[in-house]
Amino acid sequence: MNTKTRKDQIIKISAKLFKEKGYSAVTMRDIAKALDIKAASLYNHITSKQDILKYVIISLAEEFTNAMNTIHSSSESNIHKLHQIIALHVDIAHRNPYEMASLNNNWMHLEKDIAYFLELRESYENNFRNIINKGIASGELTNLNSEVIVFSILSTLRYLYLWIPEKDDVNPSEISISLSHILIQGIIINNK
Amino acid sequence: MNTKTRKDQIIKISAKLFKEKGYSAVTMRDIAKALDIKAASLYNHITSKQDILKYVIISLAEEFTNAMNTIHSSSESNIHKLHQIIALHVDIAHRNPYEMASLNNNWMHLEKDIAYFLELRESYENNFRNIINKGIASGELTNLNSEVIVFSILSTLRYLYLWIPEKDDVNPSEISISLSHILIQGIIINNK
DNA sequence: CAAGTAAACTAACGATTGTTAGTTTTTAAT
DNA sequence: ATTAAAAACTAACAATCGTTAGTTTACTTG
Repeated sequence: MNTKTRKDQIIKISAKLFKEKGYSAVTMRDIAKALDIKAASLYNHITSKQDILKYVIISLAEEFTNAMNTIHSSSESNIHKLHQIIALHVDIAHRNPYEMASLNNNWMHLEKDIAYFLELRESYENNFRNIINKGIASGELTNLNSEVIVFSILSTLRYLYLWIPEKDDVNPSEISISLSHILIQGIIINNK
Repeated sequence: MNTKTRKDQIIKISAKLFKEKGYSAVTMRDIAKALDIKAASLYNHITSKQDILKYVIISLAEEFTNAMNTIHSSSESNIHKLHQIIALHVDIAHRNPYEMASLNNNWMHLEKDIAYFLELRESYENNFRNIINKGIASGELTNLNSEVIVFSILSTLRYLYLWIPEKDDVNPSEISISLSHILIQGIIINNK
């Protein structure tokens, strides 16, 4: 079984270029040149530029939404679920730094598939919001503005890809532990 | 004194379009149509598309860097400086949500001015890193991975613009207080 | 009212865009 | 060795891009 088809290579190198310059600024000739072929040859493997973006984004979005569903429906504490969500983001960002860029910044160019993407994102956010609200209600979390909590944590998690790949010596689970401490317990010294 | 010149209008509407679709996907004809004029007429006020992006980004970047210099060189505690930085970001994001998008996502298209922009950003980040490190050294902050702290907080602050404008009834100083609590003291209930 | 300037317009340019058609080369199976 | 399929190629297309040139309209100042 060959897991590295030409199509996979095209999607991978495209994601990298999309991260550097954005979807619209990357031309089919740019993608072809990165693979040392001509632009027209790309069409033996993919049907359009849009098609490439769809492959880059949708599979990642589905992975997030599915994992979040599993975490959300478990019987663990809400704090434990938060730890799991943080570990999920660290893991995915570490494995897919280029694809994360398109997920965050290029989804508006999905056109035909944009509605499905937004469904996935909304489902994900609703589950996250629900965990925070239940954590507050149960007394696990402080009673602060929950919308602010949701987007504060989500911003950090979504943009992990911007600095995680820069340090490739780094251990994902180490980052995950530091990040959990910072996001949940805070950074201030607690004198007793 | 007229503070709303045609050039200002072009820059403002361009920033809004850049946020929605990204710099490369916005055409001069898009910008012109949003102002109900023809594309060629834009060139009576600006010299190029690049020129518009420069005006959108550089003035904001300078505002951040200057404010950070003032905060960094004050004699307040490092915790207090953190509060000031958070308030700074909330204020700027609330007043310039569209421009913030280009600052974060379109700076790579600056070309001629990119080196200057990166200088400003590096200066800003170094001052921020310095405040965190001194806070740890002085015992104000917990001795966690300081790089993780820096980018965790910066991610939240940089992407404030993504959700702040959606709730226009909101009070910036309220957000600032909630956010300070979340980013510095954490979200967990502290039993004694 | 006259004159000058600011700001709009029409028309078009050369370059680049995503994509298609048709052809040749490479690879793999019998 | 033959053959069929996969994957590359050349050439070109219609559309759109940022921008320029030259002209007309609208406003302001005397």
